[in-house]
Amino acid sequence: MITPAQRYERFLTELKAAGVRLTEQRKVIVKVLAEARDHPNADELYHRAYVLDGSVSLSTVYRTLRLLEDHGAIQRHDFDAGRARFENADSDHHDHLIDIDTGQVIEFRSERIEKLQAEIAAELGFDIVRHKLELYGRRRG
Amino acid sequence: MITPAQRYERFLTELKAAGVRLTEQRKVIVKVLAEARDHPNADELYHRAYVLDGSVSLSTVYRTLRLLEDHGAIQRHDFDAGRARFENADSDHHDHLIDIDTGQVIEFRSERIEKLQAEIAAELGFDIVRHKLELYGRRRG
DNA sequence: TTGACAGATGCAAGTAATTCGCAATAGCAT
DNA sequence: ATGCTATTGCGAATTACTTGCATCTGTCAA
Repeated sequence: MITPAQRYERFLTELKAAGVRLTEQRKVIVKVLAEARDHPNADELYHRAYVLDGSVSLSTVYRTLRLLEDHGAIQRHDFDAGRARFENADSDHHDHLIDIDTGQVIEFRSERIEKLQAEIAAELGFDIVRHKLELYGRRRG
Repeated sequence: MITPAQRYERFLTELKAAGVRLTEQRKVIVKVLAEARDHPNADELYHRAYVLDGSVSLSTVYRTLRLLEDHGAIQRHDFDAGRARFENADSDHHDHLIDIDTGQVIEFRSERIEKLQAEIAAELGFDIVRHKLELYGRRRG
C-alpha cells in the first residue's frame, strides 16, 4: 500500500525527471493532492493548499492541475457538470459509484465490464482510448 | 420506426397534457429537437431554431431545454466538459461511443453491460438510479 | 370573439468555473 | 552570486449558462 508521503516523493521525482520547475507552490499543491483521500475540486484544493502556504493562488492551482493532468499524474472527473474533481492517477484504473443522496464517491473495478467495453468498441471498429463509467445509485435500505 | 413529424406531435401532445403553454418559440425548439439526428448543444439548437423563427432567443432555448428535460422529453449529456448536448429521450436507453478525432457520437446498447452494472451496484449495497457510460475511442485504421 | 391575467419572452446584466495578460518574482544552470 | 526564462499573483476576460424585469401572448372564461 502506497503512503501519501511516498506518493508525494514519486510525484516530485516524476516532475523533476520531466524537466518541470519545482516551485514552492507546486510542491504544496502536489502534497495536498498526494494526501487527498477524496476527489476534491479546484477550490477545495486551493483552500487546503492555502492553509499550508498562503502564497498559493487559485490561478496557480488551476495551472498546476492542468500541468499534472498533462503529465498523467492526476485524473480529472466531471461527476456533476460544472465542477471538475481530481484524483491521483497512480492507483489502478477504477470506475465510480456515486451515492445520489450523499454525494459520496465509491470506487470499484470490474474486469468483466472492462473486457465487454473493449469488445463493443471493437465491434464498432474502434479502439478505446479512455472511458467514463459512473453509476448513480441509492443505498438499499 | 418513429418519424421526426411523429416525434414532434408526440412532444406537443405530451406538453399540452402536462399543462405547458404552447408558445410559438417552444414549438419551434421542439421541432428542431424532434428533427435532430445528432446530439446538438444549446447554441446549435438556437441557430437551427432561429432560422425557422427569428423571434427565438438563446435564453428561451435554455429555458425550454430545462423544461423538456424536467418533463423527461429530452436527455442532457456532458460528453466534453463545458458544453451540454441534448437528444430525444423517447428512444430506448443506450450508451455512447465518442470518436475522439471527429467528435462523432455513436449510440450502442449492451444488455450484458447493463446487467453487470446492476450486479456490481448490488454487491456494493446500492440500487442504480441512472448511469453514464461513455467510451472515447479512435477508429481502427 | 373578446378581455384579463398568469405565465413566457427578449434583452441585458449577473454567475460560476476556469483561463489569460502582464509585470514582478524565483528556480536552476552556470 | 548571476542571469535567463519559466512561473506567479492579480485582476480582467471568457465561456456557458441563468436571472431580473418590463413587455408580450397563450389560454380560458364570459
